[in-house]
Amino acid sequence: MHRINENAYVETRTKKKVRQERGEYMEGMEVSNGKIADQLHLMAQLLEILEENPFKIRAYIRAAEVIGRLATPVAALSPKDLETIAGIGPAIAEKVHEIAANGTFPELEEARGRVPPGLIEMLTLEGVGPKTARVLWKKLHIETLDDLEKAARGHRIRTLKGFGEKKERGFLKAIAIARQRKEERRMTRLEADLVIEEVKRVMREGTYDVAGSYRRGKSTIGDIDIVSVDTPSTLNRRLTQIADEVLDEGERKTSFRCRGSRVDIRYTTRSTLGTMLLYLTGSKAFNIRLREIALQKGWRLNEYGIRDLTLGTVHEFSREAEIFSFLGMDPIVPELREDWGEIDAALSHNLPNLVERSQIRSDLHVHSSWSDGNLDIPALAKAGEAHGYTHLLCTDHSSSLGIARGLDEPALRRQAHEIEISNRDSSCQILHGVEVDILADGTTGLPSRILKDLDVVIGSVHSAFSQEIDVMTRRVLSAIGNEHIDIIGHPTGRLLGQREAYAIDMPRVIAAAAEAGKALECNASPFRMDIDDLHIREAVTKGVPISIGTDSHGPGDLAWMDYGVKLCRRGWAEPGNILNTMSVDGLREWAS
DNA sequence: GCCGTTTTCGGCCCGACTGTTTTCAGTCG
Repeated sequence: MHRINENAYVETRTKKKVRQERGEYMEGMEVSNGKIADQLHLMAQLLEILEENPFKIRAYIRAAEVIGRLATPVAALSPKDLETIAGIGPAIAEKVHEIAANGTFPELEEARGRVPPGLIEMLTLEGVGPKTARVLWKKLHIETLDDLEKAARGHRIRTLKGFGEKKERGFLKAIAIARQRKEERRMTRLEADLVIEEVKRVMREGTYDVAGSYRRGKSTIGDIDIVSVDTPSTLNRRLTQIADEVLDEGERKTSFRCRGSRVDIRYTTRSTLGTMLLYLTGSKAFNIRLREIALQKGWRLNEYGIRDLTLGTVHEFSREAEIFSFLGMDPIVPELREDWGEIDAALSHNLPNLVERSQIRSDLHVHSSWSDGNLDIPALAKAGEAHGYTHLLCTDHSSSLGIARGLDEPALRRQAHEIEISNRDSSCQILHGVEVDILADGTTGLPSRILKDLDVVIGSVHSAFSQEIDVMTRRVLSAIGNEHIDIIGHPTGRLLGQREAYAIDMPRVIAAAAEAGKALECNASPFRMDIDDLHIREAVTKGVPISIGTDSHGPGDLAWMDYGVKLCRRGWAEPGNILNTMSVDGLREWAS
């Protein structure tokens, strides 16, 4: 497992900070998009239990999703501006405005008052939806997981119409699972790769495609979706060898747990592979939009083809590209399929020309054995050559970060000498950089007289993560204003599944970077994936260059470049937006 | 509750699997 070296910064957490992390509302604090999305989502759940109009519920869910992936904080927007966002109408705009001011809105509080709080937790149980939760509540007065457990053990569930022994056992099992896992954790891409490797062992080459969020290049993966053209009877038998547990099994679909994660296999034939792959790749919102477009033309799109509803004829598609063409749009690559504007762009033939892996000429954040990496400079150059790079940016830590064996001035001078020697006979040039700490007060961990002689400088936050949002933002802004810093490294500081991003105003950071002509890093380490797609898109829109770096500490880590490129493609980045597409000289000139 | 190059009213994606049923509701993706 890759080691993450972070400064063990001892901090006293104020109550305010803890509440902020929990996402609780506080007077005078700008409510985050995530918090607003959570409230809208909660409203949707309550309305489900209350048996409200399903389309109203969908409207709340859609609004929550849309707001969740906006970079700009919606709390600052007026209801009128909010209404310009697709999926948000006058009613929800008003509610968002209320959440921004009060942390909630009257309809939400009213709905909350009518539903026992424990019912929301019951909805998280596998196999328990709003209808089930409501019946249990109304008929048996079950309001919590404990109530449900007692009722199931006492065989009281089976007295209900439509419920039997299997449901009772199912509830008990779901409760056990829910109690065991602390929280539903998404996989890193590295973990997803391990699960996929395991599944591939029993699959035949050329008979499957990995779909889902993995194929879309997302920074974290919920479950693994695979399309297979093998026969269910033979493959299902082989899959049981690697399954921890089979969840359900059929002729068209099999779900199981492998290495603790859910894997869904869908079976299809080669002649309908295109529609199945399209369906299983998603996203859900993308599929819905595409099916609506088909419907407007009088066609029904599903995973088996497109049916003409008037003629009754069915068109089959072996390849995805044919479906897009049939619908009158340009082909949309998986990374863009989020209903994030790409469908309209495809219809009007305005899709971006996304950056491609083959255009990447360098890795712009690697560590060597001079600090906490495994490879020395010549080995690094060799590894760069193997990846087809013309150059690598070696950025070891500055000495202020004691834990990572940071470099001081004499060490940097010796390192420069070693790099010079290596560059004499290597096709992969090592650029001499540093990952300098942005200290708590916004100054750098190394003095200007050292930084000015380096090729490219990354400035990163490695300490005092719990600063207030305004302090942290100004801290990073002063680094952007530092003439010797070229790139802000892993700008939000998150460690996936371990540590939340620190409080930072990314739109302000992006605007400042645009103004100063500095780059933001897309850190491609699967443990970071920082900045994420929504901020890349915002940066691209504002003309801020993106620098992809694997933050590599060992030879295998350089392969993480793929993750970074996919993430940038999700952010609609074209080659001109990415520093890694530049030549050595071009990059030197940009940084000077 | 949202939305409109057929609509400002009347639509709103579509199918697989399970458990409970004798034809389907609920959940899930």
